[in-house]
Amino acid sequence: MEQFVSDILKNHHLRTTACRESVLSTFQNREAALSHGDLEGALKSKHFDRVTIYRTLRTFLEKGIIHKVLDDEGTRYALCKDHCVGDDHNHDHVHFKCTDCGQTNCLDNLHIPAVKLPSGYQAQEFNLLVQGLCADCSAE
Amino acid sequence: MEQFVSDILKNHHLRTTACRESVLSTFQNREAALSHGDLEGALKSKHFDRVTIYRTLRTFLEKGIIHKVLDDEGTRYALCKDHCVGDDHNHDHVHFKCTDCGQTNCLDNLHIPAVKLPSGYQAQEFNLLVQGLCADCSAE
DNA sequence: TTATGGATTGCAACTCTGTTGCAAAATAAA
DNA sequence: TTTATTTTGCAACAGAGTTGCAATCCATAA
Repeated sequence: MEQFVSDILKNHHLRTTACRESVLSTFQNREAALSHGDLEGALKSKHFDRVTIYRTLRTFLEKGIIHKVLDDEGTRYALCKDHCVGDDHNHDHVHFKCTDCGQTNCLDNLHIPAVKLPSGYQAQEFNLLVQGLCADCSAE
Repeated sequence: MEQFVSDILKNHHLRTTACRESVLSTFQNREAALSHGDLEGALKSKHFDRVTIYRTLRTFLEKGIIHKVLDDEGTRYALCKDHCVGDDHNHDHVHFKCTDCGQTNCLDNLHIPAVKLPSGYQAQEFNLLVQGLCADCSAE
C-alpha cells in the first residue's frame, strides 16, 4: 500500500515526502470526498503545517491526482480515477451528497446524460451534484 | 419595478427595508448569479454594512427567494423562478459558467435527464454545473 | 397620526479558509 | 558525500462568513 502511494508520486514526478504520502493514503483509505479540514483532523498526530497540506492539495490538483468536488458548502477533493490521469482528463463528475450523514461520494459508474445547450454554447466540463439520502441513511 | 420588489418581500412576510429592496432589484436587473462581493460592489454607494448584506442573503435563501449556485470557486446566488416559490421548490438547477468571462447563468429551460442511482439511494435535489464558453465568448 | 413591540441594522470583534514570502530543511541525482 | 532544487514551517496577511448587542426602523393597532 505504501509502495503504491510512492509509485503514484513518482509517476507524477513528485518527490516523496511524509506529508504527500500521508495525504495520499488518507484519500485511499476513505471513500468519501475530503476537505482540508478533514485532512488536518485525520493527520493531526503527524503535525504537518496547515500551509503544507494546502500546498499538497494544490500540487495534487495540478498534477491531476485529485479533483475538486463541487459542493454548496466548502471545498472538498477526491481521488481521480485511473482513466483520468494526465492530460486525458475525465471531465464528467457525478457526486452524491447525503443530507443526513454529510458524506459526499463519487458515483464513477454513472454517466451524465447529454444536455442540449442553447446555440453558441460550448461545453467543456460537466459536474452533477445529487443530494439526498445515501443507502445507509435511507435504510433506517 | 420597485413596486414589484416590495410585493415579493410582502409575499414572503418580510419587512421592506432599503437593503432588501436594493439587493432584490440588483438580482432582477442582472441576469447572472451574484456573489456577496458582487452585491457589495454594486451597492457600495448605498453604504450598507457587509453584515447586513450577508444577513439579507441568508434571509432570502431561507424564504426561497434565491438559491445557491454551484461553483468551484466562491459562493453565488441567483433568483428562484416563480414556480419555485414557497414549499413547492424546484430542486432541479442547471447553471452554465463561462470559463472566459466568468459569468454564471441559470439555464431554466433545460431539464436534467434522469440518472439512475445505485439501489438504496434517494435523490432529493439535482444541481448540474456546465462549464465552457458562453455564446458571446465563443463567437470571438 | 402616533405609540409601541418586534424585527432589522450597524458596529466591533471574532473564526475559518486560503495565500504569500522567505529562510531552513529535506530530497534526488551526480 | 556533495550539491542543486524542491519542499517545508513559520509568520503574517487577505478574504469570507458569523455572532452579540445596543440603537434604529418598520408595521400594526389604538
